[in-house]
Amino acid sequence: MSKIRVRFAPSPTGPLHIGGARSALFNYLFAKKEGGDFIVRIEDTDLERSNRESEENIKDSLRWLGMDWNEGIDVGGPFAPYRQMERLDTYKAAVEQLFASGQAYYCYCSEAELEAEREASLSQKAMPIYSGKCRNLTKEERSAKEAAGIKPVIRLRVEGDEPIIIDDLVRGQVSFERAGIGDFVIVKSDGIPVYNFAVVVDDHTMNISHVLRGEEHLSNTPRQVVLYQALGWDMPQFGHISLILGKDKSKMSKRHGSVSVVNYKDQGFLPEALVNFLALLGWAPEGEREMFSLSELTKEFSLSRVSKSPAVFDIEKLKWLNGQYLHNLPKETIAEGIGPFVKEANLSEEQVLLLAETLQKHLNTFSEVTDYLPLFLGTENEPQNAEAAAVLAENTVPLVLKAFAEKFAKIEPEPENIKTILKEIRKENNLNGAQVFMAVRVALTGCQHGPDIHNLIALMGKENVAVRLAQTAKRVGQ
RNA sequence: GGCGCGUUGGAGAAGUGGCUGAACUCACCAGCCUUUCACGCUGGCAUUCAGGGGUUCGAAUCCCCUACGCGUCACCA
Repeated sequence: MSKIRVRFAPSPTGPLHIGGARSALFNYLFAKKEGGDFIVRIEDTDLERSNRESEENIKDSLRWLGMDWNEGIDVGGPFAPYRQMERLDTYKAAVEQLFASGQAYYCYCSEAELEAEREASLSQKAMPIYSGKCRNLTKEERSAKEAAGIKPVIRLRVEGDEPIIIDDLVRGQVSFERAGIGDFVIVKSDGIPVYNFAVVVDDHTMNISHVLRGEEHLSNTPRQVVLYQALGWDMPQFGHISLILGKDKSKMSKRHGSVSVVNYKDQGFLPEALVNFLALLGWAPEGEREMFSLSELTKEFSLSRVSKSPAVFDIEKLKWLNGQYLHNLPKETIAEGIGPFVKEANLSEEQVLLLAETLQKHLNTFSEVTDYLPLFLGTENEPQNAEAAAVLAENTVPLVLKAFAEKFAKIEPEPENIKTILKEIRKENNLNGAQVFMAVRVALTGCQHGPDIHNLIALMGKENVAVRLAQTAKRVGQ
């Protein structure tokens, strides 16, 4: 059996989408698992929408996620070039072959004509299929059209009525009626091949063995099968991965929020977590474990455990997963990660480090750090709710706060020192932990829940603590 | 509308004829740990697999019908 060769073939019409990243990942994992090659090819035949920035973004995103490719753009390879617009000659050869065997023909129909035909069949509740009007034009008719300056498209002659059966790796046997396809366009009037044609030629000439892609391509597949048959080529194996859905169960798109990989990067997600999460979208590991590094996934992955039903993108789960990875990072790395989000606050390096340590177990993403900033920046400390207000109403509170203010004035505001004075207050007044800690916590932050209070106080600094204490004193009417 | 695919708890999702009297995870609730908070740990959480029929000794798992959801029908990929 020949070598496994798979490819990820995005069109550079925007930043790498979550769905694209998942397709790329499954291809990557399959290739690595089977000892095959992973190829990245760019499908840029849509001149209107393709652009280089998108291509750069796609490459960056793939690399950020940790997927490298054996062949393709940037790295080159034996089947270069890997950009469709640079492979026009290859398509031309295939078109010639199709003309030679009488399976392709020029079509001069105008868009308006086609549109009218389409509407007519639609109104009769039939499938819009090209009529085949230009199938048998004579030489004279053709030269007349050419003389009139009409640029033709090239269509494939699709005849017969045997059903088209696809043995899909994930969906099993799927069959389509040949009559439902019609003579479709393979080369546009500007001479550029259409997607369905270019993929077939590329996949064949690049020896692609397995085509793993999103389910939205399933209904394209019969056209490609017909093309393989017309060209007399062996087909790769197809596998259509179910779609990724948003919360409302429709295909994930912009209106579901962030859809491109860079968005997640910018929000402070870790590539390890995103890869792990993406792998779980439509694929399930064998055991109960669900945290896997990319290289572990490479060993665990198997096409037989890819599911047919669509996967819903659950952002909460992603956050949780990201948190799992985040919690295990050294505090220096966390400090680096939260850096961009605390820039405004002008914290010193030590403060950022202390903040990182303090929030480590609280953060699910780096960007969440901003939620915690008001706890020690600014002076907002009004009790958050009735329960918090009730804490301040305890009769031991004035005593605790007074003692705290006095002792705090005499120390350097460092976590260890703060720990010491709080312990002293507890002992000297014979109070329990909650009485001291809750009083101080609510008095200073207005919240009953939150990160380690010693660190928080240290981050506030002397002046801020004094202000907050005074505000609370005023509020409770002392 | 045609064609195609899917439908398991509040959410994600295992499970393709008996070991599932439906894993695991998120969320939620209870308890433990913790001098506070959090992390962590333990337990609880679908008499049931969209609905209806059928096949079978036995069905979430196979077949049929209905409903619903989604995808796709371009000189876009």
